[in-house]
Amino acid sequence: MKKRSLFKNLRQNERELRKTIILDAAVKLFRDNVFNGVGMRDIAAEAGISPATIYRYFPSRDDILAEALLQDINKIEDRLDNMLKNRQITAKDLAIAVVDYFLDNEPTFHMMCHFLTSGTVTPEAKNKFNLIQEYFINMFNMKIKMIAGKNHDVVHTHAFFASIAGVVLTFLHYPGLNKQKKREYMHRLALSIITEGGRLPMPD
Amino acid sequence: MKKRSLFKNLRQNERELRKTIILDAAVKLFRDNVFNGVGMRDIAAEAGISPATIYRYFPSRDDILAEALLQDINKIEDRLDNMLKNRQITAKDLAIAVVDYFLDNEPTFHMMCHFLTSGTVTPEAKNKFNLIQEYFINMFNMKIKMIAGKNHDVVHTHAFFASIAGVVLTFLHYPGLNKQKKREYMHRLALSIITEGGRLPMPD
DNA sequence: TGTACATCAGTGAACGCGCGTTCACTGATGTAC
DNA sequence: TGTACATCAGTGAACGCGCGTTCACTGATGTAC
Repeated sequence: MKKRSLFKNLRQNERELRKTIILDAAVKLFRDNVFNGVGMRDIAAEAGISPATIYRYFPSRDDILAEALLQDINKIEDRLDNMLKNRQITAKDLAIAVVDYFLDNEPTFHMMCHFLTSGTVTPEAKNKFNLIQEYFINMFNMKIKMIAGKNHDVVHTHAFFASIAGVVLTFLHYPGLNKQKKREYMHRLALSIITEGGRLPMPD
Repeated sequence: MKKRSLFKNLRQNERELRKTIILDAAVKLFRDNVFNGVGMRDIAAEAGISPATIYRYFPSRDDILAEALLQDINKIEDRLDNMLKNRQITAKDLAIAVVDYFLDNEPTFHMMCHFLTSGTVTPEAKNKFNLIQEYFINMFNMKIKMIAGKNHDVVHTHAFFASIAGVVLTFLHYPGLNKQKKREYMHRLALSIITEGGRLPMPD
């Protein structure tokens, strides 16, 4: 009885490991290519297996995307943790860090947009993404609370994140600016938003 | 000589009219369906012609998308003009109007995202979109200047628009809220951003 | 007034390709008795 | 120690379908002489 379950566990562990190998291959490809251009055959080749094998571990391509996104979010979390641990940081630093993360990991940003605008995502993958989004917002909110205090309202975390995402969305491919200029301009916009809002007259 | 050019003009006008018919059909379909689901065959059927005919008037599907987007922008412009003509409006009104426009015309928003995140758009269509984007920003900036004064910096128009786009992007499919709640929440976020920025402590 | 030619709208059918996914199958390993 | 069976990883090839786009062609209308 005991022995059997032990074997089962080992087998289960191996299974998880294999799943990880596939996911790592996918993550690597997503890091270096436009994510729309990465297909199941590419992932299979990178992992050294047949395309059909992937489906023994993942129900769909979208599911892999969601898992890859989750890994990215963990990376963001690490980055934020380091920032918070090592020094006193401000909301400005946070905003710039998020902008930079998206610029350094464009495919992550595109994947996020893919799920956010969805429409052609399987319901299962969509659910998975929703959980991931929730997890991310919670995580991000915690970090912000460490700066802004316990009373910080999650609404402002939403506003904070959404406006930064909008800046990246709008100016990622803005014509006439090179990469560096774009980055600087996005920083400027992000800072402008969080420090001054729209800076329009507010008679109301 | 004169006569010939007259004939040519007439023919040219007819050509423009036919082009309009196709575009109108496309716009109609984009209004009622997810834009990814609208194919050339659908547009052709709606316009009462063959798919091949479309290519006598438009070089590619993306080109039609871009033109459709331009029509939408004209509609936004009309809406804004009406608001500005009829009464004293504030930046808040403007923000809410933009959010509402996107929510009432989801496909427009998706098309915009399609071009903004692009990657698989033909260079010609991408150029066209860039011009359209520029046109839109200029137009929007003019309207904002009517509220905020001549000295208003275009940077703040960028920030204003980008943050609203981000709010819509992030919460368009947010789970657990019905359409009306989502709309209200986006209003709240948009207002929060333009009036308070991120409302985080700013020690710097 | 007629004839040869140019121009252009329009079309049905097919091309081409990408690509997610499934099928029918092999082979290795563990299990029951 | 052997045999029949179950379980599961893995696979090459094909399925299926969507869909943008092109081809080879017809037919109507205008033009030149």
